[in-house]
Amino acid sequence: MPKIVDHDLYRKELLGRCFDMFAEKGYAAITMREIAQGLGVSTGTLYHYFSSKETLFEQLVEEWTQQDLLKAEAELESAQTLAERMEAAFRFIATNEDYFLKQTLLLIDFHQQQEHTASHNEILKQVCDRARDRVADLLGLKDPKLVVFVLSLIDGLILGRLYNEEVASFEEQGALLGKMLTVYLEQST
Amino acid sequence: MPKIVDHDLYRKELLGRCFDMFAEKGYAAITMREIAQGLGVSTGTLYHYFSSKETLFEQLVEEWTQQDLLKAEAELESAQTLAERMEAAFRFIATNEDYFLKQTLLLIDFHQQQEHTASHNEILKQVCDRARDRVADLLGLKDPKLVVFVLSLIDGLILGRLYNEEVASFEEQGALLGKMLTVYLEQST
Amino acid sequence: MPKIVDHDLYRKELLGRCFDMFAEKGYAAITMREIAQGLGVSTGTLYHYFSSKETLFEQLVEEWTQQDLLKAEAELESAQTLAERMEAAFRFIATNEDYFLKQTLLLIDFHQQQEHTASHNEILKQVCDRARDRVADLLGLKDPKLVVFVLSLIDGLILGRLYNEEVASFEEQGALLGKMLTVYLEQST
Amino acid sequence: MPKIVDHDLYRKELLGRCFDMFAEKGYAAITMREIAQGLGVSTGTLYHYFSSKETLFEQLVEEWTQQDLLKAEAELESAQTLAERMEAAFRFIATNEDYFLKQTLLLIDFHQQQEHTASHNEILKQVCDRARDRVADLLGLKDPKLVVFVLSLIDGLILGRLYNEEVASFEEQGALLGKMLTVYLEQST
DNA sequence: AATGAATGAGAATTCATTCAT
DNA sequence: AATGAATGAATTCTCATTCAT
Repeated sequence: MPKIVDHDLYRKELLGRCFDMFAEKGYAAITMREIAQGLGVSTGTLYHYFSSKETLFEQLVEEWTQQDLLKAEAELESAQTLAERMEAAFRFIATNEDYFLKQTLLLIDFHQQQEHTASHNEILKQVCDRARDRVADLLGLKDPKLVVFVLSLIDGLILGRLYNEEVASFEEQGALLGKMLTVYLEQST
Repeated sequence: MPKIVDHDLYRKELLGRCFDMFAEKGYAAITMREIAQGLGVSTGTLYHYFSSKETLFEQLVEEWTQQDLLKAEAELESAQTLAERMEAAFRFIATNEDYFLKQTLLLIDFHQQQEHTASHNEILKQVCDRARDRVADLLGLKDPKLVVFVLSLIDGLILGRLYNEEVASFEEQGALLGKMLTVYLEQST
Repeated sequence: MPKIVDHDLYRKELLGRCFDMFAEKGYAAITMREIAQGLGVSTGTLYHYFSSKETLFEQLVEEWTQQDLLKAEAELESAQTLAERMEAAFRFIATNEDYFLKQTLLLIDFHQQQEHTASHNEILKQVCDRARDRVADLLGLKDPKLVVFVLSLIDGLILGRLYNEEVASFEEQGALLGKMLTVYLEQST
Repeated sequence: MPKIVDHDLYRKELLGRCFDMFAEKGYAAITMREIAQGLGVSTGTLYHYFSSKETLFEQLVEEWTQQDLLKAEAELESAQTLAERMEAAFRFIATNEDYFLKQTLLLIDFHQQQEHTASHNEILKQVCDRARDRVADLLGLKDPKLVVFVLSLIDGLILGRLYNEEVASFEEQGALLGKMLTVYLEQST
């Protein structure tokens, strides 16, 4: 089935070249024509590979999530203690600060369009849930409450970058969280 | 068609009736015509009071921020210890969970439109900064790092409501934060 | 009848302060609200004195034509020969180059709006015809053909200022016309 | 809805059918929707070929200028002396009197819109300058002052058609100019 | 597989004029 | 005499999607 391989390969290649364009203009603002032009294909061709703007974006998210988890695993591999894992995780985020803010905004932007148009997007929800589980594993957090705590803090910090570019560094906040968690867990045992 | 005597009073009344409409459809999605119809006025009249959609939204944010701060002050008045203040704050947020999620989404939505159109919105930034300071006062947090920590967690939790409607309760997370902060502060002295 | 006097006086004062505003934005582009604001009155008041934008403009033209003819007469008073009159006339125009271009554009702009809206504007036509006759008198041109010739040249030169700001000076062209006319008239007698 | 094969060819065809519509209502007054309807296409299609009303008009001017210069050349081909060239030129203009008035008004109308909106239109200026040079060549006028003189007269006469429909004939004025120029040039040598 | 012409409803915003006060 | 709130049709331009080639 050589044709199938080609088709799928080309589709992934197109996806790989999409992120920056989405990030620059936002999900709602970018037009399919712009995407097509940026990719060097016609709108017709774009629609040949992705049946709609929505589908295109869903596949993009699936793709980037896979990649990010692989990278995160590599970064956390050598960390042993909880504090070390926290530190590594926050360092990873800090290093790709811009990238993660773009992702977050893109996801929210996408969500806004859907919210009033159709039912909540099931595909994206699944992708996010699976990612959440793997992150909890990576960090070695058992208590679901603590997982929510840590991930919410991260989300909030990323979002904070929207306006307060100077206020808080990820590393600093990561260290703070590490200390607090350590003290808290020691005490509660 | 009686002539409304007090321009400013009527402007505020219109503002007061805008929030739900914005919240329901989002900043980008709602049209000025829809807003006008919802308010029972013509588009011309709407533009008589607000020179653009952007201005209208800015004034709306200013208005709701005032109101929210007043309410928050009332809620935290009787709280004494840090843990109590945390608890009261998170209870306040939990009670108005939906409302705060709407606000957050609206602000992000608005931000997305501007991001690629013009320079960052100065007016909104000022409103948010002022609010942030008063919240820090209310919570009695001195260390800027801790302020960022707490507010980021709150933002993250609110945003978490977008997908994970069941996962975490604000009260629970507020209690957790209260404990962690108390232990942490005791230990660091 | 003190009221009448006041009314008419005030009307003329308003007129006198209108020209620059019209000139700056053009007849079509300027709004009645802008005119009102520029004059420091309400739109209602403006409509109290001028029943429509069209009427306002017609009266403005009538006013400025009166003034210009008086000034022109003063300038040409001392000129004796044809060449002298030509020279004086072109010097007068050159001195008020900007002003006359503004007038011309304003008249054309006004004309364009009307052209397809209603029948040709009778009032303006009369004003222009009367002015034309007085100018012919002033210049001392008897042959209607020559009057058309000279006035067309002037109009064309003024219009030329639209794009070719540097190309031709009025004085130069006036001198040229003076010479040509003199030679021509001498020869044809 | 067959697919038009040659984009550029179809674009020119659309242009060719635009002039009368612009002429009838004026640049400002005609709407893109009207133009689209008049051409039998959707507004979307119109914008597919011309990215804005401004662009559309610029291309229209470019087109008509090309055509007019070709026609003018054909008309003046056989003329030998200066007086003959003048006569031929004015006859050409007289024959297409209405057409040239429409052009002039259109250009002025267009100019008015731009004047207060943006910087002066470079494209139109270039088109006009090039045309001016070729006309000077055609008429065989060397002295720049005389070129300005003749072209201004023509512009003024065309503009005169706005109000004074009866007053002056182009042929008559052309003959007059021919005589004056001949006498003047003879004398000045 | 690939193209790009075609669609048309819908967006934000404007403005001369009216009229209750 | 003076005000300014109210109107609403009309403007330019956009864009996801389709489909003949």
